[in-house]
Amino acid sequence: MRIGELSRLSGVTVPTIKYYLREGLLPSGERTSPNQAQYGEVHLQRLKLVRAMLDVGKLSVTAAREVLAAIDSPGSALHGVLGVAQSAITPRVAASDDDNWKAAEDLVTGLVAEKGWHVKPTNPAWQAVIQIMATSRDLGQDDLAALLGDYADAAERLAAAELAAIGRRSDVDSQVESAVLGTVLGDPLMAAVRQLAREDASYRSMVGEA
Amino acid sequence: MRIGELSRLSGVTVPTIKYYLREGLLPSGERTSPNQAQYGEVHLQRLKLVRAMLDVGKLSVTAAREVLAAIDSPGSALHGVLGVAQSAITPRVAASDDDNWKAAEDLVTGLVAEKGWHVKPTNPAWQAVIQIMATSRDLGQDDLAALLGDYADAAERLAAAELAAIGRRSDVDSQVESAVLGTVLGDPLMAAVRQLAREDASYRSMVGEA
DNA sequence: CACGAATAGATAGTGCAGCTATCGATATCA
DNA sequence: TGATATCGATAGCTGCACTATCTATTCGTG
Repeated sequence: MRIGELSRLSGVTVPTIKYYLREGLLPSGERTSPNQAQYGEVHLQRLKLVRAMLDVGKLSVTAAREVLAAIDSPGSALHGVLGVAQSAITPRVAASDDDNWKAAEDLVTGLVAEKGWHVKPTNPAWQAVIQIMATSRDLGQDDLAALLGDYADAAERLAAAELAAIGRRSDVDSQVESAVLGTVLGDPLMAAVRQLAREDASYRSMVGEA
Repeated sequence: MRIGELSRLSGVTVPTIKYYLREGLLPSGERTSPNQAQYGEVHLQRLKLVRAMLDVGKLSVTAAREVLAAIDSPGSALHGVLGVAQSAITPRVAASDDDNWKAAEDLVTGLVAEKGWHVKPTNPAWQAVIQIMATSRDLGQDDLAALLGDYADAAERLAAAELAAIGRRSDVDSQVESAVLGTVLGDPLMAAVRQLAREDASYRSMVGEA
């Protein structure tokens, strides 16, 4: 198919598709002449994936490019791709050195030790958790600290369930794509489901109090 | 204190503080003359809260303003404020009407019914979940659908724990602030903790396979 | 009480991200 | 054969979150 049909089928405008081509989010089609190219099912799928990452996953174009590169890298072993995908979607946060930060650091280190998690110190999520705990403490709200264990339990269970689901897929390529999608779509899904659960919990407590 | 000290104590530049004043994220100080105002502890706390919402919670200025308005509204009952805060942080997503969307809609409706959740159909999180399920289906990945129940369980447990923590606070104002912070900081926290858990799970499965 | 630094409020400008518009040289198709 | 589509390049647009500058005050220290 030509770019126009790709646009129709995907709902993405032609200029935007061109933009994605320039940005390396989409491989160029097969050349049939200097200014004609053919696109196939692969391109349509990839385009949908790109839109999912940008729209639903809220990734930046740069982060999406990194994730795609990881997916496409030749010897894409599951563990490695996951690491790259996770790095790409975690915003980097600079460490601080005030007391609050140090206390938060200890808190998180303690959690990981307690859970027996095997996590490399280079994982940017580490700093992200610390930042959030330090912020909550700075705001005089140590409630989050008390809940950290609950968050960890929930995360642990989910990770296990996800990995089990991925393991049920046969070929490695499919596993990789599934894992990446779980990583990219998982966060917004959790956020949205949490809101439903919270509304219910809040409702229950209100009724219970009455 | 004057605006300069507020800036020093908070680490936010004076022009940015002025911007927040203009945008209604920060109440103006007490006038002492036409071009002088005094700020207090309240302003410092509010400023920290604003930075937390923007930096850590990734809220837009508009969303932050809505959340603050809800906090400040006179008869701010917990349930109501939570609803507003949640609405403010959930990106609106337009419904579609293709088959994928309808299937996803049924899936989510089924989940909520099964869990017995009491959720208003106006909750934007509803559409958000549907969009994600429809997207995942469109990409040929129904793994997420299989995991939806696990997400819901995790969300339910967390919501209960959070509400219990909030209930332990004495005054209503403190409860409201705690709840809002849990809502705003909870999502990024969950996302980051999930990444730690995933790295551990991924590592375990790799070692187990060896 | 003089004078340099700070402040309020207003208006305009900056930088970045993610597109969008236009153009000229081809290519396709009714 | 002429209307429409495509390619690649370059420039422009929009929204957001600031940031800079300016004027008329006011503070605060010598």
